[in-house]
Amino acid sequence: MSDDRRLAVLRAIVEDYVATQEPVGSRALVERHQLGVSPATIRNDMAALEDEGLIAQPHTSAGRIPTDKGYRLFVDRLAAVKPLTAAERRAIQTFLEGAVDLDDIVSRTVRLLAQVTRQVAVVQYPSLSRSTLRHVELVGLSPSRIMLVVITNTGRVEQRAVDCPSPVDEALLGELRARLNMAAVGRRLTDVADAVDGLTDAFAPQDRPVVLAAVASLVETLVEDSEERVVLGGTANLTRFGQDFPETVQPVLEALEEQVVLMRLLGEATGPDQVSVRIGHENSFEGLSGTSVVTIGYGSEEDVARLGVVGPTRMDYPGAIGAVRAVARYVGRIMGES
Amino acid sequence: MSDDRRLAVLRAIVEDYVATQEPVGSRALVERHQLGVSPATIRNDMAALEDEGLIAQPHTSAGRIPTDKGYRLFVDRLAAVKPLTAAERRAIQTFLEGAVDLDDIVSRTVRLLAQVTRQVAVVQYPSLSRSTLRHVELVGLSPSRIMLVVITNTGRVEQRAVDCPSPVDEALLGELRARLNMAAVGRRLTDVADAVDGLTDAFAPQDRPVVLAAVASLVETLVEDSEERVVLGGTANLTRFGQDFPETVQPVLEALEEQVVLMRLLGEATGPDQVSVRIGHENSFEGLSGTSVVTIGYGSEEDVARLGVVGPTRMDYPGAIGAVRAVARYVGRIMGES
DNA sequence: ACTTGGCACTCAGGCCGGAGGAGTGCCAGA
DNA sequence: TCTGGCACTCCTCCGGCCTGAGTGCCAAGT
Repeated sequence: MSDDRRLAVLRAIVEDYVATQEPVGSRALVERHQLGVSPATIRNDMAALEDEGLIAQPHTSAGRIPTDKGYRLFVDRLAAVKPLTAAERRAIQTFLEGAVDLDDIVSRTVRLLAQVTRQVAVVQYPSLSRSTLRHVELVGLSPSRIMLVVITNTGRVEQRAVDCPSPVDEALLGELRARLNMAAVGRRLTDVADAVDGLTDAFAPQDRPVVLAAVASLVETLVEDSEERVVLGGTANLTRFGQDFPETVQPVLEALEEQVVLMRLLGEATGPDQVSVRIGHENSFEGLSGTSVVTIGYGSEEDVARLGVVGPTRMDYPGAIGAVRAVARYVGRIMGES
Repeated sequence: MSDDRRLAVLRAIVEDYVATQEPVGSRALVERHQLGVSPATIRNDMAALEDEGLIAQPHTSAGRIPTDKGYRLFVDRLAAVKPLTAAERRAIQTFLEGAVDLDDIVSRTVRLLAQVTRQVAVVQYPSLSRSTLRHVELVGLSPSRIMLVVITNTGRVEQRAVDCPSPVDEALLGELRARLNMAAVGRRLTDVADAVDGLTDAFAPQDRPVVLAAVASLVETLVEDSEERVVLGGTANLTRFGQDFPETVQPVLEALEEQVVLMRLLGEATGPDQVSVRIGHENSFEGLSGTSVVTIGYGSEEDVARLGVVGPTRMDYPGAIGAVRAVARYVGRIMGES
């Protein structure tokens, strides 16, 4: 029995099922694909595929649908990436070029991805590991509370409020600001911690707790905030899931509202430029067992963040992979420029 | 015929329908409320209410459901605001107090509102009209592109990229930064435009286009960004809408993804501390004809932004109004402190 | 050793038709 | 003005029937 044909049958089943959302039978298969054999032959192949756990039937006398394992095989060995049309490329490019700042780039990207793939899109803010510190600003909010603002050379801005152990007057604030900037400006973010390390010694003993608090907060901001934010869009596309309702959509919406879950979805990274596809139960997160996640790293060199789409396991993988890859490339380029 | 009783009947209908999501009949009404009359009497009242367009029946021989007009009358004249429980108040307070910066306050608020009301929550960033300018920072991104960062005394940060008509070197950037800060720091944001008006004259003629671009962008940022951002949460609650699916949820999700629509939803403001309720078709936006929006202004004095919830017209208005009001009060207090 | 047509079998889904029940409107009497 | 009674409407549920798609298997053909 030809192994090639069995795989061709699997591919055909996946394609048809994705297109129609309905279980596909042997008759329909031979009609819509040039397989050159009769339905009966296909049935034998299907039985074999079912034995291997690649397809399943919802009930006797129904057609077959792919299992997670079937999709996995399809993605790994059968799917050719579907390149975008010229029109789509142009749309992406012009749409992204209009962005005015980082927030804008990210929010445009997420809308773009959602629109092109007609799925839920997820974009992570790029990490700041390779950028350098441009300026640190301190703002007194109340006697014992200050706001710390960090500006990087890439134009990224992070802010954080700091509770001080004792009141802070304007003079101390000014000195602290000056010394912090002197010590840290121009450094790479990862090096700032070392650069400001001995800074406390320059201050009067009674001021040191405040200085320590501020410095600690600064370091924390740089380290911890660097990977935190994730933006989400296109949730309306979830409604295309089909007839089965709250059971499917509710847990997905809930999961997507949890930053932690989103981070995990994106987090399990492979190399940049390497599309990662996690299918159904591979997602480890209960409630997303009916959804697949297609992600890729973007950005220049080590400054890598991730973006991707989330959709039902019955998604158009070649299309999604192509779109995700293309968008990542363009976004990387735009970010490199700005 | 007692007008009072007719209104009591309307109130009972609204309450029962909201609780059960099912058309309510005369028999059920007298059983669940102490109306002191027989079902037949109620039927007469119902007929009258129907004539006035306050209730309707989905089909003959079904119970009645309130119309938009019925809900309107209910919230205007029949609903007592439902205060939160002590536990809820405490939860709100402790949850909000943990916030570290503005972004954090807003995102916590949106989650809080969504959780308490079990609806979709919407929170607008506070406007910056009354705050003063703390610092302006300029960062060169590329030869002819600079990033403008504005920091206010309230710790708010806005950023924007500016395309310059000609290349900008570090020296010019430094001078511009110094002069901008000298002229504008400490001013109220609304006054900054005047303060930096004549600034161009101090520069060499060939630099003036750049200066103009930067100044214009600064002014624009302050004016325009001040009301732009809206954050959204709790969309998973949409799935509780019930059986009728894509027809209801899809357009709502789509509408909520449009910043413009969100702004309009919040925008049609009344005074602060004044809860505004828009019911069904009052929303003017097609696709939200089955949803109601409950909003309120929050924040101190004129520095007002809005927050609220979006849900089906059959929502618990007293509860939603109470929750929205309470959250607004706490958030206003927290923001006042920080 | 595959492939193919034929055939019996299974089963979800659509289509009645009737029974049940909730709810209404109206009327006559208190 | 309220109330009980009564006839009527119409949605909803349920069971049975039929149809059609799809399968599995077998025996025959290449």
